[in-house]
Amino acid sequence: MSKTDKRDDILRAALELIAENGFHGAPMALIAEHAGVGAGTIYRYFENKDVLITELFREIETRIIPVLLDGYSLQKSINERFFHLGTVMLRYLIENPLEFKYLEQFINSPFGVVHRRDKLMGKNERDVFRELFEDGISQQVVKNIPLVILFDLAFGPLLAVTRDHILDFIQLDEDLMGLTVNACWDSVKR
Amino acid sequence: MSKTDKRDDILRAALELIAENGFHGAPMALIAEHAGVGAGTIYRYFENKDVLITELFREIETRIIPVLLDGYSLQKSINERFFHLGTVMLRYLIENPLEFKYLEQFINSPFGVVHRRDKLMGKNERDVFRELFEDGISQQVVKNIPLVILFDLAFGPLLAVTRDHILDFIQLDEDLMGLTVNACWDSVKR
Amino acid sequence: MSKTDKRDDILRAALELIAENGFHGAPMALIAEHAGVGAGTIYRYFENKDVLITELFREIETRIIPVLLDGYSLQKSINERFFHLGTVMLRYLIENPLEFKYLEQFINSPFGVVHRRDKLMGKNERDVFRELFEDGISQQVVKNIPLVILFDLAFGPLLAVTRDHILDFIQLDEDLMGLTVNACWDSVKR
Amino acid sequence: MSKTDKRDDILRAALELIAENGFHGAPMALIAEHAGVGAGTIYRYFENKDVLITELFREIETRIIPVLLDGYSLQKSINERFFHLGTVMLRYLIENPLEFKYLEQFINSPFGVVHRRDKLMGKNERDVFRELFEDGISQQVVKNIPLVILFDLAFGPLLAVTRDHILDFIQLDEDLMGLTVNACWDSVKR
DNA sequence: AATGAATGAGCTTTCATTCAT
DNA sequence: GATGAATGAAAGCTCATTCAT
Repeated sequence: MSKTDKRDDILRAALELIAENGFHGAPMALIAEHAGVGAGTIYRYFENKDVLITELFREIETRIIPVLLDGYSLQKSINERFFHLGTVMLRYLIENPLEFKYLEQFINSPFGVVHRRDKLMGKNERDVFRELFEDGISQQVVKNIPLVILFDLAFGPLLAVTRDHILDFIQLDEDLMGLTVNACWDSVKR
Repeated sequence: MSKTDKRDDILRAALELIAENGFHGAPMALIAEHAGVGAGTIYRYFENKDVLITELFREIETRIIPVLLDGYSLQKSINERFFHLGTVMLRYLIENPLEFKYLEQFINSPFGVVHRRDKLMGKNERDVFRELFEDGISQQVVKNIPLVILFDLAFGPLLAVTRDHILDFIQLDEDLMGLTVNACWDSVKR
Repeated sequence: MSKTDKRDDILRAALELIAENGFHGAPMALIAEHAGVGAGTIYRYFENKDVLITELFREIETRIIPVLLDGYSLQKSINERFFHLGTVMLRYLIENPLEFKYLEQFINSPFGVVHRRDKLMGKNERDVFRELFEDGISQQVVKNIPLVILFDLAFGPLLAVTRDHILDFIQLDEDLMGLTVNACWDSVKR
Repeated sequence: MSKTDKRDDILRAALELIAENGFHGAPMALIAEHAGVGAGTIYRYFENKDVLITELFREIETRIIPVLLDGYSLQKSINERFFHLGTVMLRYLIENPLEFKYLEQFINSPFGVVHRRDKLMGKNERDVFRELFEDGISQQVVKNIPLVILFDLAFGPLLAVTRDHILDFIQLDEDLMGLTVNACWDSVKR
C-alpha cells in the first residue's frame, strides 16, 4: 500500500465520521479504526486534528473546482454563467452528500470563519464566483451591493436547499434545481 | 429568589456562554457559575444539557414572535408583509447578536435538524411565515415552488447576512437591510 | 473527610510516588489511585501536574523551616550557627528520606532551576542561609567569595552525603554527621 | 561511511539532544534524525534507549580520564595533586557544557545510582580519585573519614559550581576556579 | 430545595520499538 | 545492513452528571 493510500484512507474515514457525527463525534481513535490504521499513524500525515480538518476541507474544495469549471465559459452571459455555476454546484453537492455535510460542519465552525475571512480579504487566488459578481456589477447586470451580500444571496439558499434535500425535506430533481438557481439569480440580478 | 428567577439566570448564562464559545465551550459547571447557582441546581430545572439547550432555543423563538407581529397586518400586500417580517427579523437579530449566535449554533447541530423536521411536519402551531407564503402562492404573487424552498430563499440570505455583519465583514445599516430584504423578495416573488 | 484531608492525601501520594519513581514514574492516574481519589479530583486541588509538583515542593520547604529555626540563635557565633543549621538539616533529611528524594528530583529539574534563579534574585523572603553567609563575610569569618559558591560548598556535600546514606553507601550516625558538617565549615570559613 | 562513524553520529546526536532537553526531550526518532540515520538503525548499535544512555555515559567518562592525567604526577604533594585534578576537571566541564549537562542528567537518574553503586563496590578499575584520597589518608594529610564522604566533599561543590556557571548564576574565571578548588581542599584536608 | 465536591470515561497526542522492504 | 512507516499503550486533562450534606 503506497503512502498516498493511507493518507487517503484517513481522509475518507474522517470525511465519513465527521459528516455524519460532527467534529466531536469523530474521535481520532475512531477515525484511525475506520481507516484501518493505528491511532498514531494519523499523526504521520497530519500534525494534529485541526490540521486534518483543514486539509480535508482544502481537499474537497480542490475536488469541486474543476467540476465547476467544466463547460464554464467567460464568453457566455452573466446569467448563463451564474446558472451554470449554481446548478453544477447544487448537483455536485446533492450527489456527494458526505462532502456537503462536511462543508457545512466546517463552515459553521471557527475554522470556517477564519477561512471566510481569508477569502474575503482576497487572500485566495482566483475566485470564480467573485469574478462573476464583479463582472456582473461592471456590466450593470447584477445589483450594485457589497460582494459579501451577493455571496449570501446566492449561496445561502443553495446550501439551505441542499441540506433540506439531504435531510429528505424535499426531493430536488433537475427542474427544482433549475427553479432554485433561477430564484437566486432573481435576487442578485438588477 | 423565586424558582423562575433561577431558571432564567441559568438560561441567560447558557445563552451568553454558548453564543460566544459554542456548546463545547460552555461546560455545565461554568454555566452554573455564571448563573450564580450550584452545578447540581441546573439539573433541578433541566433534565440534562440537551434539554437545557433545546429549552433555550424555544425561549428565544418565543421571544421573537411578538416582535415580528408588532405592526404586522394581514391586510397589507404580500410584498409589504414580507418586507415587514424580513426587516424586523434582520433588525432584531442584529440588535441581539447573542441570540443570533445561539440560533446559528443550534440550527447547525443535530438539535436543529430535529427541530426543523418537526416544524416542516407541521407540528408547530401557527407559523407566520408559512402563512405568508401560502397566501402569496394562492394570490399568485409568490413563486409556486415548495414551501421549504421558499423558506430557504428567504432565510438563507438573511441569516448569512446577519452573520457577516456580526463578524464585521459588512456594516448593515437600514439602507442595506432594506436592499437585502428586497433582494430576497425578488427571489421569492413571481 | 474534610477538604484538606483529600488535598493532603494527594500530596502524600505524589510525594511517595515521585520520590521513588521520579516525575515520569508518577502518572496522575496512579497518584489518584494511591491517594484513594478519582483521577479528576486531583484537578480540583491543583491546576495541573506542574502546579502539583511545585506546591509539593513549597509544602516540604515550609515544613523544614521551623525545624531549622528551633534552637537557632543569631547570638551565637557564625561557626555555631552553621553547625546548627547543617546538622539539623542533615538529620532531618536522613529521617525523612521521601522528602529528600523528592527535593533532589525537584532541584535537578527545570522546576528547580527556576526556583533557584528566583531565590538568587532575592525574590524569596528571609533566607536563613543567605543571612548567615552575609553575616559571616562581614565578620570576616567566612571566605569573601560569591554567595552562590558558598551555597555550593555547603549544600553540595550535604545533599551528596544524604543521598549516599539513603542509597546505603554509608551509614551516617551523629558522629559522621558532625564530621561532615565540620568539613563543610572548613571549606567556607576563612 | 564506516560502522564506527554511524555509531559516533548517534552518540553525538544523543549527547546534544539529551544535554539540552533531558532524556524525555530526546525521542529516538529525533536522535536518529540529528544523526542522519534511520530510526531503526540506532537499534543495530544499541539494544535500546537505556543502553544508548549508559554507553554514552561511559564514552564521556573515558574521554575525561586522559585529560585529568595529562601533567598529573604521583610524585607531587597530595595538595598539588588534588588541585591539579580539581581545576582540570572544573575547566574541562566548563569548556564542555554539553558533556557536563549530560553527566548531570545521568547522575540524577536511576542510571546514575546503579553506576555509583558499581563504582563504590570497586567494580571499576583504577580510580584516580580513590587513589588520591587513600594516599592522602595514609599520609595523614586528608581527613580520616569514609571515602564516600570525601568524594562528596570534593565533587558535590565542583558539580554545583559548574552548573551555576552554566546557568549563568556566576562567571567562573581561573581565579574563582582556583578559590573554589582550594575551598574544597580545605574541606578534605586535615 | 440547593449545593459543589467527586467521579471516571473519554479525549488528543507522544514515542520506544518493530519489521517489511 | 539500513531504513522509516507503522504501531498502540500510555500520558495529562476535561466535563456531564451524581449524591451526601
